[in-house]
Amino acid sequence: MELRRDVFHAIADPTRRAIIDLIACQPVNVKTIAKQFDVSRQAISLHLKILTECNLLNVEERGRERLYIAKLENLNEVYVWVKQYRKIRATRFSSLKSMVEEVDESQSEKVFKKSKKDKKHKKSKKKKNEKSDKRK
Amino acid sequence: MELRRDVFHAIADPTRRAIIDLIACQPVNVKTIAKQFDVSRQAISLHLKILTECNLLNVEERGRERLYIAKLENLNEVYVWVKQYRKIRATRFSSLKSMVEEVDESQSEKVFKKSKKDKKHKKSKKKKNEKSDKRK
DNA sequence: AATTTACGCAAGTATTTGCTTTCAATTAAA
DNA sequence: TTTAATTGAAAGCAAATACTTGCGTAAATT
Repeated sequence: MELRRDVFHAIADPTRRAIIDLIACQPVNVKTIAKQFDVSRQAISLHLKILTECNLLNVEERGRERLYIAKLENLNEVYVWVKQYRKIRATRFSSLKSMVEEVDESQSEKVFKKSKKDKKHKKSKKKKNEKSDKRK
Repeated sequence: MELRRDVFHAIADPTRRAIIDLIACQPVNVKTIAKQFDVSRQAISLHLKILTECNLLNVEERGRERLYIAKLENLNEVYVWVKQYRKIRATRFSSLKSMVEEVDESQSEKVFKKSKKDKKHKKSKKKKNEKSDKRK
């Protein structure tokens, strides 16, 4: 396993999504955020750190406070990934005509390329000693 | 911690996303999927199980094989959540006119309600013994 | 019938996660 | 200046995660 710290990971946690929901409208400081949840301020701080590392939040130091500001552009990665499958589903149940219409907008040709540049499932790390399935 | 097994969690793992990428176009059996990755067949099986539990895949038993079939309707939950912030961002930088136009389509009024029905941050579980922040 | 294939299940392991408590640092307020 | 408030950082912990190996079962192949 390796430390995953991408946007998909960031929004996987319901608390972090709730934090995003909270900050989305206006900047909030740590204490105000923590008050909304049942966990300790430190736990929230850690979530904020993760969200910041994933570039979903910006911090603005204001005296002894820290204002967290939503910066949700990076959610685009998620949007794009999910959206392509909306297209696929849509085309599956619609006419060929609409399929052709949508094809250029959806990045459906990327579907299989993706695996290559993804950090995980690193095809070369240990040269797959016997595929672990072949009876030796 | 509690077992999280929702769509957001399901797609948080890059291997699982790659599996979805793979199955999206046509049904595939376990072995064929496992061949694409560097991890063992059993590891893939576990991912498939998780994806199935999250209702993103269907299984079709075919003799000794198991065909996994994409059933990505549940990605809608993710789509909707992410999309609302696209709207918010969009409106932040656009004119009031376009904001008014988009408002009815985006479920922006749900932004703060969400926290209520979310499984995590259970405001009532142990009645927050002193908020853990108040110096005792 | 014997073997191979496709697969799930279970046990075991290392790492990560999400959390807590304790502490120290800085800023503001009395 | 003393005290309170806002915060991060560090240490520690239980549970979850992602993975492995080993085994059993049922279906196809020989």
